[in-house]
Amino acid sequence: MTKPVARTRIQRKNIALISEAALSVFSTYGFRGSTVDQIAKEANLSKPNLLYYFPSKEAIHWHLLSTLMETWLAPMQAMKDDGDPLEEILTYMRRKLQMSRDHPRESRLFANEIVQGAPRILEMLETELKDLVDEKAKVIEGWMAEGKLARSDPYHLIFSIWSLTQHYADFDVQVRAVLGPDHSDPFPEAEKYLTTLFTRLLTPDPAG
Amino acid sequence: MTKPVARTRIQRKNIALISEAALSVFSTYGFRGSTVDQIAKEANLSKPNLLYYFPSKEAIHWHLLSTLMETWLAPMQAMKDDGDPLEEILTYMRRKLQMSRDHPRESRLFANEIVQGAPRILEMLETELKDLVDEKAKVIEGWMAEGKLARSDPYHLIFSIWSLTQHYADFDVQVRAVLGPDHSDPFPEAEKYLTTLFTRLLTPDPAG
DNA sequence: ATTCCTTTTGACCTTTTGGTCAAAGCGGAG
DNA sequence: CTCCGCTTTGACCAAAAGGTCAAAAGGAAT
Repeated sequence: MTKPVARTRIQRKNIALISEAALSVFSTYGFRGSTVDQIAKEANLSKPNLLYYFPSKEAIHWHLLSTLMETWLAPMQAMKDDGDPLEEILTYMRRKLQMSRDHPRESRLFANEIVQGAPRILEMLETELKDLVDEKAKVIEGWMAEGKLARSDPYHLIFSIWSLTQHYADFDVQVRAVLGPDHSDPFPEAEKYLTTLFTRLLTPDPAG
Repeated sequence: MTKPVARTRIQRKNIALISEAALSVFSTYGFRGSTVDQIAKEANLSKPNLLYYFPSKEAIHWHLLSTLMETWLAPMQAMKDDGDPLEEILTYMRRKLQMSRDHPRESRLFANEIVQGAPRILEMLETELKDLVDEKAKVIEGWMAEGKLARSDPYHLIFSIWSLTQHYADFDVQVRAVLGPDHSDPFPEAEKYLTTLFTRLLTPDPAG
């Protein structure tokens, strides 16, 4: 559980190395499926050396989850209640999709944790995440009440943005298997498709 | 890799018991995170007894994945190219959502496997799954060409149905954490939301 | 160059894990 | 009731895994 506070240059370097290696390993094998030896090897450190910086495997995992939660929530926090509602939501969606492309390991780290019941971050989901979603759902509800967006359930709207964008990181191997080996990068098409989807869903009926 | 062919009544009973237990355990902890002891305990069998029916942990996992793949693909196979296009797609979506509600462990079993790179079923994805999706994508493309559905990328349309429906099984704990403890069953709302979403996405523009 | 603190490591310990095996228990066909 | 093949299990094994420790190596300020 202890987050080491980096003091020296060497500490900063090695904690960064370990975090990087642990992100790769945990995101690929999940917590229980990953081993300290594996992480140490990936970081080019000996196991006791790694355990000099973090007291346990659990501590490394916790360090990653809590550090990366901020990054993960940033795009939603950036959603402002002024500005064009549809554009705000499309921008949020595009940022999340960008994160799936640029940070797939982070996405899979959380996916592994949540699929397995989120034993280590349930509390964070029930507080930090819930509070933020509650806040943004209210904003979206306001937009719908003003007729600036077509009506639909704001919570499920947010779930759908998560689900659709993270799918391209978490299920990347399936997406690529289905599209076939000759297919180009799926992300540009995905962005186009999702833009269409949310535009059609949210554009208010001019008649109503 | 061996699939035991059940001969006696006792074999049928115990293989069913083991499959049931293994589904629970593997879907919660992933392959590497699950132990044979855990599965045996869950099935109320001794470990050697369990290994009398399956030669290895890998074999149990493979048995589940290959058995359940059929179940998993059935709703997509049921999509017929006659009948109303929008209704066909909505029905497919609803069946998938139903499976997320009624068979969340199966969904998580596949989610675990795919998030972790699908090492054991990649080939199935590249053949069985890809062929089926190619076929259905053609059907959807036909509908769009005839003007019976608004245009959008048929492959990503299928991905979005998977992603949106499976989200309610795979990320169930997150959905419930965000909605809060007093919230009722999220599935009815989800069905309503997803019906709206796909209807707005796919209903052809009467002007065009 | 000496000192003192930080960093690194080889050797080791305990527990967990996947899997084996020989022997005991059981059940139904004759 | 008595086989004989099917089923079950306690005891065991080797490898892997998380973690410890004392001692060696390194580095920077004096």
